[in-house]
Amino acid sequence: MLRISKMTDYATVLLARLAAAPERQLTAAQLSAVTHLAAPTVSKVLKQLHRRGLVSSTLGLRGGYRLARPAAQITAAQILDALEGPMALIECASHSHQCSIESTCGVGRAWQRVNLAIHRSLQEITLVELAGLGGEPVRFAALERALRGGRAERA
Amino acid sequence: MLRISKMTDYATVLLARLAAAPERQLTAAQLSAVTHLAAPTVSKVLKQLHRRGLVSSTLGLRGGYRLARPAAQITAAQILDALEGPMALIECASHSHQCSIESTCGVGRAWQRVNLAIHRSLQEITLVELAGLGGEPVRFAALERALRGGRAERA
DNA sequence: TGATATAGGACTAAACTAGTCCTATATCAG
DNA sequence: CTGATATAGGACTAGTTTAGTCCTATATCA
Repeated sequence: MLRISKMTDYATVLLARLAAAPERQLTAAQLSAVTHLAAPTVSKVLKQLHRRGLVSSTLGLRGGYRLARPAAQITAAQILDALEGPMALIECASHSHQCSIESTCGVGRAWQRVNLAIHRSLQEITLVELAGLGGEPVRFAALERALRGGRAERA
Repeated sequence: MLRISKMTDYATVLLARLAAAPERQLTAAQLSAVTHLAAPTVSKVLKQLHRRGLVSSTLGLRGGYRLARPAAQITAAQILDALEGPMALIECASHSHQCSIESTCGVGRAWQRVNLAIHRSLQEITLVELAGLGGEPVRFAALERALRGGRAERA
């Protein structure tokens, strides 16, 4: 179904909340209350986001989470990678070990190109757009540029 | 991981084989032998492809499968949809019933746009390109046009 | 010292995927 | 008419993945 996991979806929601109040530090409990997501789940996602460097945290009393950098510098691709590991449409694309029918199929390479194109476009979409903070709902132009400017593929 | 299932991958391989010999009718057993995929699995995938109208079949002795239409008229999006149902990055995007935090998250709409953009680009990639029959390995231009020309989103 | 908060990891239940197998039906050769 | 070949459809199982919870350790501050 070419889908992202719920955890990644939750991550986006939580990051959007943090992006909406960059000056504040929010606890997992506060984020849980605001988003109506279960507290343990919120904690789990935030811990993962911290591990991958998308949020910074403060321990102890008056602790909490905030974005590790401005929302404009956090991309959809980074969020996906943080929660689900490097993106790969098919297995051949993730491991470089050859698949059993590689010589006959020749399809893997094509899917890899598609994969690369999608990944590039996701790199151009920032948390600002995902959170709806950018004025326009989503700058579709970002998607266009990512692919129109993808010159590396032509080499 | 934003991945497609193995079944979809197999489907592409099988369709590529059929596309390489459009005049012939191949049996599931023949396709299994050529692709080195397990026979029951090949049958399963072909049946699904038949159900979704991507291949036509002949029953009985001297039966077999062939493409239901020219490879140029079969798109990556159609293959994905046939094997995995309508593409949806997140649940909100597939069902229109509101999610519990819709009012607060606002993220769903953004992901839907991304989803739509990807789907559009996949509609522009045909089996000809996936099968490597088009001269150039993959016409990356198709991906570009799909997004550059996606005017419906701006309305 | 105790309350609050994150860090890390173990654990379970549910859902999904991949793969196999069985039965029914259609076609054609002899 | 009969038997061999092939697809059609669906049931079934094993394995993996995902979602979600819980427990323990550690850091911070009143």
